[in-house]
Amino acid sequence: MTQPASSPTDHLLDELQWRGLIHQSTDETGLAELLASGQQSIYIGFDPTATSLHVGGLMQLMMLRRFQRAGHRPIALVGGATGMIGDPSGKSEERNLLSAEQLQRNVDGVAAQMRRFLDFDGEAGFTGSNGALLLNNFDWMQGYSYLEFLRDVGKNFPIGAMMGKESVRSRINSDAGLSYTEFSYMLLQAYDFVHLSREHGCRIQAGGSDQWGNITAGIDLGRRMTGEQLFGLTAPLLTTSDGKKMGKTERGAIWLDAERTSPYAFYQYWVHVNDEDVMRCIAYLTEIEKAEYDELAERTEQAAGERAAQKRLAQWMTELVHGDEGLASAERATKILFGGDIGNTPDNELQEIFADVPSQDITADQIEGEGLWIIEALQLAGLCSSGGDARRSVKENSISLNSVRIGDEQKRITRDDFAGRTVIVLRRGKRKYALLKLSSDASPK
RNA sequence: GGGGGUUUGCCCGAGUGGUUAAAGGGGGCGGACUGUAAAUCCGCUGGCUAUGCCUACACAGGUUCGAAUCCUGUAGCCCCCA
Repeated sequence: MTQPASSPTDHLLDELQWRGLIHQSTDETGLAELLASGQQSIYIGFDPTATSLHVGGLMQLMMLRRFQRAGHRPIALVGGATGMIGDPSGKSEERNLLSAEQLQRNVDGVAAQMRRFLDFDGEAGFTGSNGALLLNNFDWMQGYSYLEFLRDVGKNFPIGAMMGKESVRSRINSDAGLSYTEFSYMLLQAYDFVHLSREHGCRIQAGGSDQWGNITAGIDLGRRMTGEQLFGLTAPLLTTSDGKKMGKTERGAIWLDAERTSPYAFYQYWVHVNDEDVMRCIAYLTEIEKAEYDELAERTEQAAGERAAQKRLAQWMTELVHGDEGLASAERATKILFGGDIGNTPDNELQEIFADVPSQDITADQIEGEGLWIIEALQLAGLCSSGGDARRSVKENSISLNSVRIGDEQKRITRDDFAGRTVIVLRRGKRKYALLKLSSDASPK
C-alpha cells in the first residue's frame, strides 16, 4: 500500500478498492492483468427511462469517468433497444413499454448530460485515443431479425441457467409474474456485450450489483459465440443507511437536469445527506482524494455539527453537474436563505438568488386597496394546498414574509410589503420558499 | 353456478344506532432540541373569506327523531363447495 503505484491502471484499481467500488468481479487477477496490459474499453449500460438521468446513474457515470482518467476508453451504452423491453432485475413488476419516439427523446437527453462526465472527443488533455463512445444498442438490434437472433443468440442460452438467475427466480413465482418479453431481456443485454467485444474490442462490462446476472450472462455468451474471455465488475448500490435508494426524496428523484431539479435543490440534497451516509457518498461519487477523504471523515467524527463533509460533497457534486455558475448560485442562495435577513437585500439580488425558487406573478391591482389576502397568496405561491392548509400554517406560526413571521391570518399583502421592490419572499417552515413577483406589465407607481 | 366473508380518511387499521370529521399507527406538514443532520418530544393533518356551513366511512336506495354502524340492490376483493 505504501508503494507508489507505477501506472494509472494500478492507481485505478487501488482507488476503486479504497472507495469500496468493487462489489463483485470476475477473475480479479485476470482483470488486473488485462488492465495493466494496455488501454482497454469498458462499457456500462444506461436505461433511457426519462429525458434526464438522476442521481441513481451517477455511480455508473463516475465509474466510466474513473476509467477514462486512468487512460481507458469508456463506452456509454444507452439502451434504445433494451429500453423497449425493460430490465426485470430488481423490479417487482413489469414496466410499461415506452414508445419509440419517447425513447429517442430520452436517449438524446441522457446523451447530452453525459458530456459533463466523459470526454467524448479527446480534448481536455486526452489524446483522443481514449475518447468516450456513446452507442445505442437500437442501432444494431433494430435490423436483427427474430429468427436470426434465436439461431445466433438464443441457441446459446440454456434455460436452466436462465432460470437460475436471481432476477428471474424472484419474479417468476410472484404475483406480478414475468412475461416472455422481460424474460428475454437478458439475451439482449448479453448480446450487447458480445457485439461490443467484436466491434469495439470491449472486454469489460461494469454496472450496479443488480446487473451481475446480466453481465455474467454476457460473459457466458461471449465464451460460446466468440471464445473470448470477457470480464465483469459490479459496484455496490448506493443506498442510505436505512436501506433506501439514494437520490430519492418524498418529492421524487433528484435529477441532473437543471430544469427538473434546480442547482440549488441539487446542492441542498447533498447538504442534507446523513452523517452515516456522507462519507460513502464521497467515496462512491466524487474524485476527492484519499487524504482529503480521511480528513473529512475525521472532522465528521470530531465535529459533526460543522457538516464539513456534506458541504464538500454538495460543492463537488454541484460543480460537476451544474458547473461553476450553478454552484455559485446555489451557494449564494444558501447563504441568504439560511443566514441572512431578506429585509435589506436589493431587488435585483433577490431575483437572482431566488431564480431557482418557484415564483408566481401577481398584478399590481391585486395588491391595491385591500391587498392580497395571505391565505390566498400562500395557495397562489404553491406553499399551501388549500385554504385550510394555509390557515393552519399561519396559526402554526410557520409562515414568514420577507423573513418576518406572519401570525395573523387576516394579514393582507399590500404595496407596503414590497417596500419598493418587485418581489416578495414567502417562506413556510425552515426551508420552503416561494416568490411573488409583481408582473412587469403592471406599471409600478 | 351455490354458500360465507370483506370494502372505512394519503396508507394500514378500530368502530358500541346518538358530540364520529370518525380511536390507534404510518406517512406528510409545522414546532422544540441540535447541526439546514439522525434520534426524541409536542402540535396539526376533508373542503369552505369559517365561533358557522358543506361533503365524507365502495355505489344506489330504504328503515329511523337520528346510520360508518340495521335492511335491500349493484360493483370490487377473498375463501369454501360444484
